[in-house]
Amino acid sequence: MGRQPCCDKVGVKKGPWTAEEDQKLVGFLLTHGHCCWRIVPKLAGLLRCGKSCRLRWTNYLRPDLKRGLLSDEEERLVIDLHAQLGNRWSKIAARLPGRTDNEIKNHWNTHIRKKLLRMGIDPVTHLPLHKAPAPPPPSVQQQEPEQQAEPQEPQEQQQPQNDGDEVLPQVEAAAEEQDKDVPLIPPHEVPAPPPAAASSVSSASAGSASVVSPSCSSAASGGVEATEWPEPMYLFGMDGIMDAGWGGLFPDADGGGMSLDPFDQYPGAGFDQGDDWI
DNA sequence: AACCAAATCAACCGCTATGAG
DNA sequence: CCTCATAGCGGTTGATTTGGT
Repeated sequence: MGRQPCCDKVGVKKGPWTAEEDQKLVGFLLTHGHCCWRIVPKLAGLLRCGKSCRLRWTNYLRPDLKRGLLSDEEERLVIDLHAQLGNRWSKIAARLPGRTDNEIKNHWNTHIRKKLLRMGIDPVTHLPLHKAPAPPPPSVQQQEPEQQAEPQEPQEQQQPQNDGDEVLPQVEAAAEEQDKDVPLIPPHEVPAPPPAAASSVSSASAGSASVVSPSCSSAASGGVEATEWPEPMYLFGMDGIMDAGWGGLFPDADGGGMSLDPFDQYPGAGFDQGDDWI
């Protein structure tokens, strides 16, 4: 027998999410967290596949997401990181708090790539275009970004031209050290959010300061500052939800972001574990 | 005002890695 | 060790928006 598909394709809705669906998903995740995405839509009353829910959450609904265009500094950082890591968007996103891999990928393809081309820089190799046509190094047949980022010659060729002016030294240093598997900036070392931001958020979320993503395992969300709730959140009026338990239920005790899965901690919260759990 | 093309971005698809049984 | 379920990742698609003629 083949494996069970991630979602039964029949009766599964696709396409853009509606505000109502967003509300259901956010409401569910904020009160219960997620155990396995596969069952989230069922429990949340959504006709979506779990994968779709996860994507919607990580790319759009997560409370710690920044919205809007990348700042110049973020852009430079992306360019710099891309020079080192290649198309490993999730790794890049992990170093830009509040940004998603999808967002960065899109921004790269629509803005940065063109900008680099206009500047005469090959967005793939990060070399000047007039140099780029040079034959690839014989040892490397497939010039995969992966390979470019290999420890052998991590930065030498990229740095000089990709942005001679500002190279964000601290990021450089961090990147150099943690080239391999990029745990990079541990959550607790992520630059602390300005207090004002935190307080504004907490006021927006009914006075709870611990607005963190329930999907604590998410790479891009580790202990990241809560910036703004995406519009849908405002629309929903999350106050009730926050009051209901998110803020107080999962205290960010060690300051390092969530350390406990809500499901582990409150297995029975809100619904009968025995019934619906598959 | 209407049409068309380009740009943008949310969402989907398919593959891989990882962990549990 | 093998099989399977799940999560996560990167590439791609398609709907929508914007700008130009």
